Amino acid sequence: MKEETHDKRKCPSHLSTTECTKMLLPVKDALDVLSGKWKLQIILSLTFGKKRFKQIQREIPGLTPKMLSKELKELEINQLASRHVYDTLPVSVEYELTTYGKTLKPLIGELHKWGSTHRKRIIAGK
Amino acid sequence: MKEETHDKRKCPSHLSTTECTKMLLPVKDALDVLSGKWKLQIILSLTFGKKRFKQIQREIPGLTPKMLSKELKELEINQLASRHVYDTLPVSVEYELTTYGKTLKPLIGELHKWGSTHRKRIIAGK
DNA sequence: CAGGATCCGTAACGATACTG
DNA sequence: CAGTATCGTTACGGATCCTG
Repeated sequence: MKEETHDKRKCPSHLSTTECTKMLLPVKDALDVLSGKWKLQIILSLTFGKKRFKQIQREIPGLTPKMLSKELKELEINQLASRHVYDTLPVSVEYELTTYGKTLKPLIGELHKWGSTHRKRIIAGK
Repeated sequence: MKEETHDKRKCPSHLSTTECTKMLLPVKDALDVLSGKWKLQIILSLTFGKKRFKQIQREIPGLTPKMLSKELKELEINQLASRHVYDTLPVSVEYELTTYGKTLKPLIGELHKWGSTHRKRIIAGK
């Protein structure tokens, strides 16, 4: 099974360095937005549906409110997640992925898939 | 002071909190190995074929030899990349993805894809 | 409950210079 | 060329307490 038809992702040794650099730009952009220890885990958590602050924190071991708050703000700024405040007593806040945030699902899917096999590899005793 | 009777609070509609946490584990494992500002960019660079140290550095703007050296070592430790020294004068060293490292291609592919659309979104003026 | 404020140690990263 | 060494900065991230 030959995978490449006319894939633009051909950058063997004969292509210029600057061309290779250009290929890297989108990856860098993605990384800028998704970087950090928690963001992708939070996004994965939110792919299951709306969540309250505390619940997200419960689901992700080691995540402190300070970091969660900070990461959620960045996700909001990048329009990947949205915040909804409900006037209950005490106040409750829900977060959910935006439509744009949901476009990350395939990426998260791959990450989860690779992580699963990698995990087995580690446990098997690398 | 804990008032929770049991941790069986709803995650989405059918998953418990602990089950959600489990889903997150593989993602966390993947992140542990791929973390940092440069690793994924280096891997992408290597998906195009063997590269020498200096060439990788040239292709990734802002990457210093110190960081490149450090990241390559970690990739080696995790068996994602391999190092080959050639007894030339001066010495030349080539890096390439291992078979295992190549299993990251689908993930990088998604990252590149998402990053491309995200880049357009940014440039369009979010 | 949802978070902000503060303090503080560590780890990541950057710039520059230097060696075999 | 392929890295190291050194130094300095910034970001990460934990702990604790506090507020609306």
